[in-house]
Amino acid sequence: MIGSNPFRPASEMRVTRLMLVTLRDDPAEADIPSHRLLLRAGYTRRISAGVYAYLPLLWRVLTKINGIVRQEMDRIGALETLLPQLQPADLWERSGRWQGYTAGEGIMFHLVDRQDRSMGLGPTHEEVVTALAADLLRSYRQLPVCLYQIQTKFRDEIRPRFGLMRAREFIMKDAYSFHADGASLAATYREMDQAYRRIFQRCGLRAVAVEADSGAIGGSASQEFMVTAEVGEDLILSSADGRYAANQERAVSLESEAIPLEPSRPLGPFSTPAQGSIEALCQGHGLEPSQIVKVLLLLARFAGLPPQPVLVCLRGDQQLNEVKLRNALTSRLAGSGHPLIDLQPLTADQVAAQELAPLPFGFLGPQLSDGVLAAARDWAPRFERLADSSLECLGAFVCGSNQDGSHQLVAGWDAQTPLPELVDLRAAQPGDRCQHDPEQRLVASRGIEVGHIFQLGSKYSEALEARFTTEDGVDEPLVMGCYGIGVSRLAQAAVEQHHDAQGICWPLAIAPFELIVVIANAQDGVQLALAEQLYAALAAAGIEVLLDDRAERAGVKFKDADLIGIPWRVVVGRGAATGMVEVVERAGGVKHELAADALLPWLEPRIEAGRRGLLPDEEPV
RNA sequence: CGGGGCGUGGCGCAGCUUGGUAGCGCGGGUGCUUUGGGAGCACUAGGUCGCAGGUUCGAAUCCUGUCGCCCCGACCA
Repeated sequence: MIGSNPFRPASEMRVTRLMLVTLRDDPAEADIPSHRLLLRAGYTRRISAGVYAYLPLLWRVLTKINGIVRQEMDRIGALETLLPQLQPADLWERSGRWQGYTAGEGIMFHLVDRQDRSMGLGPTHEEVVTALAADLLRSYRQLPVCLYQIQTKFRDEIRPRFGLMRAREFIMKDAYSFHADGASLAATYREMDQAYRRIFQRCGLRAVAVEADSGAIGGSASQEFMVTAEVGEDLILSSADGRYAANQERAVSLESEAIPLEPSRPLGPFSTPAQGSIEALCQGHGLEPSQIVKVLLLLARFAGLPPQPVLVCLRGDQQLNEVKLRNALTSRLAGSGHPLIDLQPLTADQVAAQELAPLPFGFLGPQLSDGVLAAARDWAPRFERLADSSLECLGAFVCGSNQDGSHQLVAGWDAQTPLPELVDLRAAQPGDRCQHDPEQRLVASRGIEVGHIFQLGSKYSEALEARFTTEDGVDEPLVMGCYGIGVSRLAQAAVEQHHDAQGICWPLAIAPFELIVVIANAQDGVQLALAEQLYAALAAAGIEVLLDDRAERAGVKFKDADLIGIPWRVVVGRGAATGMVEVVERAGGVKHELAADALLPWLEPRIEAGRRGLLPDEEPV
C-alpha cells in the first residue's frame, strides 16, 4: 500500500457526482490569480464579505493539509483537542485583551447573550487554553505539554480581501505549549520550527522563515513562515547570503552614514518660509536629509488612560516604523489593563479641539516644550519622547525652531536640546546594509504569511493565574508558546504559487485528487470500458482518482481538468482500441503514450514521490 | 473609517448622458447534427433592473435616503 497520510479522503469519485460547477469567465469579485481560479474551478463561493463556503473539492484539499499538519504535530508529541469558539468576555478581561480586541479597531466579533453576558467569537485561543492549563496543570511533573486544534477562527477584518487569503472566518491550526522554564519552551519552539518546515515542504510549498514582530499577541521570540508570491501582503527583507530574513515590521539594518554639515554654517535660527518639508528645506538651503532631525507628533490611545501625545525624533532621511513605535509605547506605558488601542499622527484639528494654541507643524524641533500641552482638556499634559537610535551619534544638525517659517542649526544634543530616550524606530529599507555583515544588503521580496510561532513567556499565565509547583515546591506561572498555521490561507497560497494560464497546478500532496481519468468520448463503449477498468484498478492501488464520465466533448473535459488542477491526467481515447492511453502531468504538460497494462507500475513511483512534496529524499515521511 | 467604483436572469456585461414595450454573450432545458482542447443549428425557460421614498402621464434611466459588494489607503497572530 503506497501512501502515508492516514487522513486521506475517499479515494474515488465520478465528476458526474461531484457537483462540479466551473466558470468560463473570470468572476468580477476576484482580482488575484489564486482567488479567481478557486472560484472559476468550483472550489469556493463567497457567502458574504470575507465569508466563504469550502466546496467539496476544496474541502478535500483542506482535509489533506490538515492530515499533514496532524501528522507533524503528533510527531512532535502535540495533543489534538478542540476548544470553544464562543468565549466569555471575562476571560478576555482577565488577560487585558477584551478592550483592545473589541473597542476601536478591535477584530473580535462580540455579542451579548439573553442573560446579558458578553461573549466573543474566538480570533485566537490563548485565554481559553490558559484557563484550562490553570485548571489542569499543577505540577512540573506534568510538563511540558502541547495542545493543538484545527478550528474555525473569526476575525472582524476591517477589509477582508483576496478570498481565503484574508477572510473573516477561516481555518487555523493553533497550538499552545506549557513549560516549567524557558529552556523547555525554547526546545519546543525549535521542534515546532522544524515541524513547520516539514509541513510546508510536504505541502509542496516554497516557504521561508523570517524574524517577525510578535504584535498584539505579545511575547519575545517570534518567527513567521512566508510562502513567497508576488501578491503577498507582507514585505520581506532578506540578505543574499541567506543568513538574515525578516518581516519589514521587524527588520533591522545599519543606517547609512550621516553626511556631516559643513563646519562653516552658523549656529542658530534661520528663515525657512514655507519650507515645512525635508525636501523643501534641503532644496532651499543646500542640506542633506541626514543632516536634519525631524519631529513627528502622534497621539496614542490606551484603554482607560488619557490620550497620550507622543514626540518622535528621526533622522530626516529615515522613515518611522510604526510597529516598532507601538511596541516601544506598549512596553513603556501600556501596563496591564491599559492596552494600546490606537496610534495616529496628531492633527491640527485635534490640537484645536483641545483648546491649545496651534502647533507649528513642519517647523517642530526636539526642544518643543511640554508647556504647549499644559492647557489640554483631556490629553496627558506631557509628551512621551522617543528618538531613533541613529540620532545618538549625530553631531551638529538642523531641526525646526518651533516657530512657523524658521529652522535652526544646533551644535548637537545638549542641555538645551536633550536627547530623548533612544529606541530602534526606523523602518529598514531595501538596499540598507545588514547588521550581521555590512557587506550584505537587504533585498525585498513579497510573501504570504502562512505560519507564525511565538515564545510567549508568562504573559497569559500571569494574567490568568495559571501556576504550577516547581521541583523546589515554589509556585510559578507557566511558561508558554503558541504556534499558528492558516490552513485555509495556505490552500490559497498554494494556488498562488502553483498555477499557469490554464488553471491550478496543485502540488500532489494536497491536490483534491491525485489523478483524473478522462474518457475522451463517453459514447465509445471501448473507451468507456477501459476507463472504468483503469479507474477501479487505480483506486484499488490506493491512488485518489477522479473519473470524468460526463457526456461532454473531450475539449471541455480537458479544459476543466487543467482548470481544477489534478496533477496527473490519464486520457482514454482513440488509443483505447489498441489498449493505449495517454498520461499527462499537469505541471509542465509533458505527455506519455503508454499501454494501459503498464500504467500503474509507471505511475506508482511518480505519485509516491509527489506525496513527499518538497521533503528531502533522506527524510522519512 | 477616509478616497474611488459597482449593484440589470446562474455568471460576465450593455442600456442610464437625452425618461417611453428590458437586451447581448456565456451558462441551463429540449431536439437534431457533431465528437481529442470550452461545437453548430433550432426551439425554450429564466429578470418586481439591490431596497425604500420622491419627481413625472410614464423611471433601470432623474432626485433623496438606505443596504450590499469591490478596489486603494489606514488596520491586521
